[in-house]
Formats: sequence, C-alpha cells, structure tokens
Amino acid sequence: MATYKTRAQFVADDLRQRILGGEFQGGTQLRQDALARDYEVSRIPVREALLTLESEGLVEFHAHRGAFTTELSVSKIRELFELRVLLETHVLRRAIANLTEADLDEAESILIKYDEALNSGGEIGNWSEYNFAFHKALYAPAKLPETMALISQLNTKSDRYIRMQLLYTQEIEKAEKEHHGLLDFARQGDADQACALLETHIQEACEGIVAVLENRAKTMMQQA
Amino acid sequence: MATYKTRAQFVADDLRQRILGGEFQGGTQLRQDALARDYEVSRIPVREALLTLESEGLVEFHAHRGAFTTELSVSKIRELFELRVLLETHVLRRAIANLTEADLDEAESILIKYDEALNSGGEIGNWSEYNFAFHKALYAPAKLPETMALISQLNTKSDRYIRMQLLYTQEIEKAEKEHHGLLDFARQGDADQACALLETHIQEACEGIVAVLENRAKTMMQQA
DNA sequence: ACAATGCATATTGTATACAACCTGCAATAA
DNA sequence: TTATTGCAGGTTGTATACAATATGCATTGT
Repeated sequence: MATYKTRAQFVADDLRQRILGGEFQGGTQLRQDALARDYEVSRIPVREALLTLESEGLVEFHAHRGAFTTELSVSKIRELFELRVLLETHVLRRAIANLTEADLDEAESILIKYDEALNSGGEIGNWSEYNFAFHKALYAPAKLPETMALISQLNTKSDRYIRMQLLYTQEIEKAEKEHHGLLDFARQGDADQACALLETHIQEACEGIVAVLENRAKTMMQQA
Repeated sequence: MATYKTRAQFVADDLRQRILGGEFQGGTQLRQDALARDYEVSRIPVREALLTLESEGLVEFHAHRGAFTTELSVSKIRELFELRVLLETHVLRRAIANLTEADLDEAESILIKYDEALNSGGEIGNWSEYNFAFHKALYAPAKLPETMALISQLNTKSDRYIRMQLLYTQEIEKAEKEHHGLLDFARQGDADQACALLETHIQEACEGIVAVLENRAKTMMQQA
C-alpha cells in the first residue's frame, strides 16, 4: 500500500537529503522557482514539499517571503538531545522488557553490516542512516509507534548536526563500541545499565556537536 | 511579525477547529472541492491546509484518494498519554526550579478566569483551550520551547478525545481541583508531589477517554 | 451464476497563468 | 544630510485548466 509516489513526495524526499547532507547553509532561501526548474516540475509540488519539510523542522516559511532552511541554536540542540535521552531511554527500557533472540540478532546484523562497511571502505556518507537503523531495531520491540515517530522527528531535526560532527571529529569508532555495549546490556536484560550507557552516548554526541559549532563560530569571527 | 495570514493558514486554522470540535467522524474523507467551495477559495490553499493538518496528525493523505480524518486506537491513545506524562513531568520539574512569583500569578489568573466562566455560564466549548493555557503557563518558566512544541503536538492529537470525554463525563470540576493542587505544590516548590499529581491527572484523563471510547464501541455493536 | 475486464465518472495531482505582496532604490521634501 | 514616498522588479500565493489515477458499474466470457 501507498507504494505510489507523487512528485511532491519525491521532491520532499530528495530535498530532505540535500538539506541533511549540508548542501545549504542555515538560513538560505529556497526559491521555489529554481527548485521547480531543478526537478522539472511546477512550483505546486515544490511548495507542498517545502510544507512537508517545514513540519519536519528543516525549513521555515515566512508569508510572501518564502522558505528558508532553519538553523538551530546551541541551546536548542541541547534541548533536542535532552529530549532524545528522555524518550529513547524510555523506549529502550520498554524494549528490553519484551526482547526476543530474533530482535537481538536483527540489531546485531545491522551492526555487523556497518562494521564491515566501515572497515573495508570508510564510506561514512550514510553512516547516519546505519546509526539510526540500529537504534530503531533496538527500540522496535517496545512496540510504541507514536513514540518512535517522535524520536524519528527529533533525529531528523538534528541529523544535519550529527553529520557535521562526524565530518569534523572521529567519533565513529567510539560510537560503534558503545553500540556493541548497548547490545550486550540488552542481551543481559540489564535495562538500567543499558539506559545509563545510552544516556551518556547521546549526551556525548551532543557535546561533540556543540564543540564543533562553537569552534566554527570562533573561526568565522576571526575571518571577519 | 508574521501577522499576515494566507488563505491556506486560515483554512487550516478553521478546519482544525472543526475537526477538533468533532464535526467529522474518524475516517471521513475531506473532499478538496467541497471544502474549496465552503471557504470560497481554490483547491490549492485547501490542499496546503490539509497537508498542514496531516503533519499535526489530524488527517491522513492517501495518494490519489485524498485526505481522511484520522482515528486513534485505544492503544495509541494510551501511548500518547504516556508520552504526555513523560514530557510534562519533565518540563514541570524544570519549571518549578526557576519559577517566579509572577509566573505563579499568571497561571493562577488563568485558573481564576476559568473558574468564573465555569460557575457563571458553563460554556465548556473552549474548556480545552483554557485547560491547555493553564498547563502552558505553568510550564513556560522551564524555557524549553522545543519540548513545549512536542507537548502541543501531543495535545493537538488527543484534543478531540479530551473534548469527547468532557462531553460524556463530568470530570471538569475534578480536573479543576487538581489544577489548584498543582499550583499549590508549585508554589511550595515541591516538584516531586507536583509531578506525582500531574501524572495521575493525565493518567486518569486517559482512562476516562478510554472508558468513553469502549462504551461507544459497545453501543455501536448493539445497534448493528 | 460468477469472475474478470474494460469503460465512464469523479476526484485527486500538477501545470500554467495571474494577482498580491515584499524589497530595494531612486526621487523628493524637510 | 536624512527621512519619506512612490515606483519597478521579482518572488510568493492563488485561481483556473488540464492530466493522471482510483472507483464503481456494465459487459463479456466461462
């Protein structure tokens, strides 16, 4: 079901990737006309795509002035990651309560696939997706779809910054170790330790991003 | 700023009210053509309004089949209210930490205004708004805008059912007492007790809604 | 009788055309 | 000089027109 993709959805999906990939600086205006030419469609599906992205927090509309990509302040990033801690530990705890062997294997297979991709090539272009896929697999047994939707939303909002962090720091291996740790605790059924690890995992990612952002702000000051 | 309202926004706001007011059964199709005639606009702003409402979880789009009002299952309602407990106690705790007299007075004034409206007339049409306004005032000192946005989102999604509950049960006075209780605990700076009360406040509202829904389902079975 | 197929109709999705509005600059007046 | 007003150009917002798709019914064949 819902296999058909309208042009608006196509544009939305592609544009989301481009924004998350860092193609646009925060605050740049997305001209409907130009995008319509790019995708060889009219402005109507472009507008609808932009509206979708607005609801995801990636762009902002100003009436009669158009859509601009958003930029998060440090305090908002901190807030988002605090929410992630709150929601994801909640889900993880519930997930561990009704975890099966199959669930654990599923999560582990994602991790292994990622390990291989990392060791062989080093293509971190879609690391962010692998990362989220693992978390999702781990949380899925909780069977809390609404909560997962919120978590996805938070991830989408902060994904740009996560990628940026990975670009500037070499935290991937550390994250990878923590993922294995999470899996081990989950396998042992130790929800408390798993949640504690998850909490620091998220918090440290947050601090890494904040550090990169503040560094960038400083170098930009010097340039000016 | 942003004082201008496009037609799409106008339609979205009005349609949201109508949906939350219970004008449409869950699952009814919203024909773009009919709505466009109603509001005397073209279908374009109607579509955009429906897209906005989709992002709020009030309607669902099916490609080439249009928009339908959503209906929440009991398990989803339970999940939403569980999320509310999680997020709202989090915010409340933070709010109590940096609460000023002015904040408390502000919240109290909303409560008093509502008390008066309730005693004099009994217009519960917009009780739901008063209710949320009070909660918002109480949470505002936490200064967590992203979190508040999520909470608003959850409230919008469940608002229809809250109204329904109020229509079928007489829980308003009880909620009112609990609101005063919340305010008292907040004034004393007792975050633990305030959060405990908030938790039961939300949970009982949830159970009330579930009871109404299951009752309605039963009577519908009998009719058929 | 019943299932499958094709057509008619209606509704959605999109392109094009036009109106409303914002922005920046030039001209004018204090 | 500086603030204000009006206009020009460009972008967004919306109406209209058309294309694509889903649904229901009639038709056909078994």
